[in-house]
Amino acid sequence: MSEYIHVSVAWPYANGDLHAGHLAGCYIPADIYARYHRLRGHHVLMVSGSDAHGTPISVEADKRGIPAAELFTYYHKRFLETQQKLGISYDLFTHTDTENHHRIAQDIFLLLLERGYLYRETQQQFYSETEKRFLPDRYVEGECPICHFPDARGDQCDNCGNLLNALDLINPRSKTDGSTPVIRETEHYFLDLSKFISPLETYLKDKTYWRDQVRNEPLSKVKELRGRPITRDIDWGIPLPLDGEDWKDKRMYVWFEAVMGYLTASIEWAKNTGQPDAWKQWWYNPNAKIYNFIGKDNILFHTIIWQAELLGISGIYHDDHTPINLPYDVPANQYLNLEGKQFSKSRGWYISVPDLLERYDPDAIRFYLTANAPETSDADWNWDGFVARNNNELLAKWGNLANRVLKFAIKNFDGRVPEPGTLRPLDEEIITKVEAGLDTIGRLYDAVKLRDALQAAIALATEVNIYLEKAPWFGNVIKEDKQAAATTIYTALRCIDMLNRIFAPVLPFTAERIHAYLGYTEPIFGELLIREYQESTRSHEVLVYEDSKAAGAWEVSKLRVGQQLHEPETIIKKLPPETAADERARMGVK
RNA sequence: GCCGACGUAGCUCAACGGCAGAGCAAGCGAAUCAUAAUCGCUGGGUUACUGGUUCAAAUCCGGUCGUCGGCACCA
Repeated sequence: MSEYIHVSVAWPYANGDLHAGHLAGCYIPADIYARYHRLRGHHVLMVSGSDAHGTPISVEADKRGIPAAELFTYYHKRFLETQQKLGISYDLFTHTDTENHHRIAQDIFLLLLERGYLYRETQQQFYSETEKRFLPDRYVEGECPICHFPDARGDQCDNCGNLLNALDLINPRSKTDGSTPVIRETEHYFLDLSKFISPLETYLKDKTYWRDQVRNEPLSKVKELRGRPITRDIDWGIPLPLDGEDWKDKRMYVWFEAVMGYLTASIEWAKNTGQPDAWKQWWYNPNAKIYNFIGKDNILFHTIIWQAELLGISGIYHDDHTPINLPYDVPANQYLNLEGKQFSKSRGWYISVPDLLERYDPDAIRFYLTANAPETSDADWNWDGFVARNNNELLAKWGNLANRVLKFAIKNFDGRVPEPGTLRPLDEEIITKVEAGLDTIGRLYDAVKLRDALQAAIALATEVNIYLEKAPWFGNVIKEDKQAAATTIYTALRCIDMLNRIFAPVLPFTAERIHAYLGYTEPIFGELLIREYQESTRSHEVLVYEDSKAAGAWEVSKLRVGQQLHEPETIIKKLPPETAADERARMGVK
């Protein structure tokens, strides 16, 4: 039965390049999950996009002296190119500064208002009289009220590490021009989360299959929920759909609108592909499953706040009383460290993905980050590990297996899949084992145990290597009993064909090549394209997955006797031993 | 500061009340189809430290040390 699987991936802030931590946290796992389900023949809708708004973007833009929109456009484009190269197979990777996202976010705001989930409250905020604007906390500096460090930021003191209330700073000053801000009252809208406590508790208690860390955190917070402001006095963001001078200069708070992207991007995808109601197959179909792939810093937003918003807007753009779907699972990953220390952009301790892609194949990166994924606890990227995994596992166990059998077959059987004799017990045994792997490893993928799935796939490749130790083929056999060798090679090729499908979600580029070497003419997967879509006043570039030619399936090998094979190019590149030392030197480590 | 998670073989990780496991690395051996890639065997752990509960603790409880996250204008 064909299932509807929605793969929603955290929206990256477009204020800097993606780094290896982002990939390990959500982009690679989400892609593996989507590709696996596509092979299974399920209806997959995978969406994400650049987060255009938010203080981090304004801060970075101010630092560079450019408008926020310009900074955002630059990094959005880089996200498209980087993820295309990595093969993150989004049906749509868009952004939050589209007319579509703005309009739906405003509709959602109005619907929540109409249903009584929003209220207004006055807050005290720093205001700069010289700049004539309210200052976000991190734009205010002053003396720390706790340790008396003179240059504490309004949100946190860099000296003592305490989180601060900006209004407590001693001698506050604006970071931009040094002027002294004044305290002013300002009115904002709040989302009344307390109204959702009971349904959220019911929802969370039901999710016994979630990862422990993901479920426990919201369960411990859900009872204390209260209102949270959803508007700010800033100029970069989505305007409020309200009349009146009071609201003209305010924008939606980024946390409130960014998560809506999962829904708005689904709707945009439907529109772009000429089937405007198709998104409802994932959002209003009770049997559809929505998976949110995120990093652990995002857990509360994707287990409580987004759910509250969805509960509040149930029925939007839909006529009957079917409730809108809440996420089925939120397989959040923990963090990836770098050589034992936390990634830190400001200290230069990070690996940017565009940089990584200049020197390494996407599948080498995908393999390492999956074999070593932070699924249950924080994991570590270290260069020795990267080289070792690539050379000793990916290349030695899998790449070499495909290579040795293909080369032997081409040399000795006229470049074609040989006709086997009657299969012997050991041939039957290995084929049965690999076929069973489709099922058992499939279940691991399905349960989002991707690290375990990959480990099991490697173990299965080793089984085929063991088979090749026992079965007759090389040496005297090929000279004296070609029929026996043909049976072995035929069997091994079938196993490789299936293993290739099993590895394909993790290693899409390698899989595509091996698939072609095995003589298949149609690709396993579709391809990623950058497209431009025009709305009424502006256009935007997106990444889309075009799969009309994709023919790969999660199935028993259909290799035909006589099928034309092709001489393999280097399947996996061996990384030279100095790689790790070179990379550490590059990072400034002795 | 408050709340939470984690600390297991050289490395990366599993076991989550019942004899502490895997992969890689290391040592030895076999094989030669293959990118010197494969296969077999072997060695390797007072489960951070410390009290306690239990017939039995890596696992449950308390404390100490260390790492990390959340604490609502930094998702």
